[in-house]
Amino acid sequence: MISTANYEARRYGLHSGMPLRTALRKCPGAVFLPVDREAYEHASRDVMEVLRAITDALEVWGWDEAFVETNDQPEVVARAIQSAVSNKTGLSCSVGIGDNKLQAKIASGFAKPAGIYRLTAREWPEVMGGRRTEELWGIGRKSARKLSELGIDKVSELAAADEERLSLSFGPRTGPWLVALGRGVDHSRVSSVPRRARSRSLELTFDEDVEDPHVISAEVTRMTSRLAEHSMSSDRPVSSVTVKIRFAPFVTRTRIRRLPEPSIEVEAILEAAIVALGRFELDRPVRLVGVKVDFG
DNA sequence: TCTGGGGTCCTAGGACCC
DNA sequence: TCTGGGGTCCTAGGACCC
Repeated sequence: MISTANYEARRYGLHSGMPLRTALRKCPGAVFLPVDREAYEHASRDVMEVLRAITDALEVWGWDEAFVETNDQPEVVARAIQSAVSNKTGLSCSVGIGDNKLQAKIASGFAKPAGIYRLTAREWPEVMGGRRTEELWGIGRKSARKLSELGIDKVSELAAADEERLSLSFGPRTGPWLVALGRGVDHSRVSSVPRRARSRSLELTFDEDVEDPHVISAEVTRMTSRLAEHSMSSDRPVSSVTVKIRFAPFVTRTRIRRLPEPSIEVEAILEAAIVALGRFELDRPVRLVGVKVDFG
């Protein structure tokens, strides 16, 4: 599948998540490049270093995004960021400006490619009010559809929605959070403290569906061993192991096994994985296996 | 559109305990 | 035993993001 596509390719309707076959059909002239993880990590490090040097607080958000906090004129800082990044790495970037991370994140989408866009509380109602809820960061297709069934299609309608009513449909935390999204409210702070991963996982889609349970258990063992190695070398005790199986018609199931106590020992982690795997009925063709460890 | 891989957070139900 | 109410832990799944 496509991980990402440049703007030229996007003009042909190509986008991330699209099967390569479909992409080739839509754009036979497209150039397909393999993923070059090391190159991206290297470039990412360079960019983050530049940002760290010229801003007060930096929160890295994946390979190619970061939040920064500043007390200076935001547009001035934004231009400084763009030229510094360009000088040091030759890469361009877009900068979104907001009173909070939610606004800035959405603004950065409007700033693409390579621009600067400001979206604060003042601009919010006019810029966002008439847009579909799906354009908010955190609302995807499913939630947009569910909201639509409640008569909420636009951001302005979500902003005016009743929290209690949404809580009945979405749950006690998600309901109020959705209304806040509609209003452009986000109280989370930009944090320079690197986040410790809560889990780590590996998964593999087989080239062909697998019927032999031995192949599956061998794969689970291999993945779990690798994850256990990481647990040991990073000294992060594992509290539970989740085994994931996707059967041929894309039906995905998970089984989780908590360890008696958090452990970095390969044997204990493997045993949990084997117990979890044992709770599956492997009587159908399997397309994918995955293993996830949660850290205690 | 026949659907990768790696993460995060939330929800809901059942078990168990007082 | 046809039963209250509250809390915690565990499990399974869903939605979303890059």
